[in-house]
Amino acid sequence: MADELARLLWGPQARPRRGPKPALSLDGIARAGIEVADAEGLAALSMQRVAELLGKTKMSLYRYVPGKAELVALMTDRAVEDPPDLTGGDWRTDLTAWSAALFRAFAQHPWLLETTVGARLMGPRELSWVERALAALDGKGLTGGERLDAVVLLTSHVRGIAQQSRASGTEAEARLVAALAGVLREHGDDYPATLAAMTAPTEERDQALTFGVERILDGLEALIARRAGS
Amino acid sequence: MADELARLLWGPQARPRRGPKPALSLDGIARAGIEVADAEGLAALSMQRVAELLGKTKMSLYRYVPGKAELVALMTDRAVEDPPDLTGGDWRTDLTAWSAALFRAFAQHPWLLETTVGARLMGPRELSWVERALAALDGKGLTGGERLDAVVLLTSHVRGIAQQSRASGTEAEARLVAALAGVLREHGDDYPATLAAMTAPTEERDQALTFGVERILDGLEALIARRAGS
DNA sequence: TCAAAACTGTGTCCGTCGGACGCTGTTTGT
DNA sequence: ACAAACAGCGTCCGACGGACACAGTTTTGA
Repeated sequence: MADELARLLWGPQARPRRGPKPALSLDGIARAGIEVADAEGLAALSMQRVAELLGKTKMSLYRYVPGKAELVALMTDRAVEDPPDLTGGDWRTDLTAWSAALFRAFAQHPWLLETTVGARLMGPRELSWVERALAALDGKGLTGGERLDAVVLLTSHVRGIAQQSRASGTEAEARLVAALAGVLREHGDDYPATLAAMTAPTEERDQALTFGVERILDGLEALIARRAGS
Repeated sequence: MADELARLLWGPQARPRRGPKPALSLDGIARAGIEVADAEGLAALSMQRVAELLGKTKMSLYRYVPGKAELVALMTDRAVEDPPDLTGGDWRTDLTAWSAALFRAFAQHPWLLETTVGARLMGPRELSWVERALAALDGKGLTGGERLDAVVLLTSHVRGIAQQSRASGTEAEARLVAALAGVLREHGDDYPATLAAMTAPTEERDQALTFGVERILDGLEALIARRAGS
């Protein structure tokens, strides 16, 4: 099971030596899946849908991929672009750029928000993102666990903001805002702080990503300084 | 649609004046759903499953709830306990306690991680969590948008840690760790920082929640101090 | 008093989904 | 030449969310 997935994500794709030449390939299947998910969302992704995009029947896909979960894992690692280079040197600018790039990745393929959740076996590309972020924190006096925690913290924030800005601009969001406004109009007395925060001028928006990144980096910098000082 | 959900979550549950007395209730249905999701996970939650727990047929549920999505929304708001009181006074201790309580909520009902994702209409209880956190940030010189961003930031972190500690201890995690170890044994040279961070002594664990909360609060404190100083 | 209105519970049916299984045909090594 | 290994496909299954119509029940108003 997990072995199978590890082989698919990390192992070599050796062509079998006997039998008919495969008409499809893992790459092609993954690309087709990405195309469907990009265009119609992850909910619309089905074996049937992917297969007909490739001009094959649904069952033929199972010759390449054990199941849908593995296909999604494959799509996920293929869809992520390579992480930015981060040759800046300053860890703050590095991690800021890293966060922005990660946000862009989520914006380009919103369904990644659903597929990169929870404990899972990461593929080469996904792991390379973690690697870059961890590397930026090297030699700052943090323990291994702290470095991992810091990267998870940054990732969670970017995920959260990407999630929040996902429905942004859609008609579904408009209906939601209207419904929330109606609720607050009626029960606003029970939620004074919420009402106050929401009726404040919208001002920024899109600043949410920067705001969180700066707070996190400020917090990390304080810790690093404390470690260096003692 | 959204109106329907708003009425279910926020509106009064007036008994219709004519017709047979309903054998079920929104509360009972939600409780049954929570029971299923707690015991077998959200994936095992089906109308059929809930109905047979109540001794009714699946279609009878649709007399109370328009669809599965609304049932899940209802379950979500019913499953969350009330937020802690936070009469402490100090905003840092308040938000620390708030984060810990939120983490406990996710630990008690792990499926909340799946249902409280993305833009959605929150129910009374869920919104009261937001209210408490926003109230703790009142009068600190932050704008409304910044207060909202700060709460989202904290929430994202707690979510991330809860997600990560979800599979903790299961046999699935053991297989995953083994698979990752195998991958790093083979490709570790390409991921030196990851290898270094992971082979470091496990030391803490369970400290991840505290670590992130402290970093975030440190970052917020720095901003607040800056605002107060100028 | 009684029938219409409003409502609940249920059985049936449909389309979609992931996936198991077995058959047919093709390529390659011996 | 023949068997092993493999690709593609058709068929079937169970589970799911949900539409719809029908029967039974309670209340309201004429």
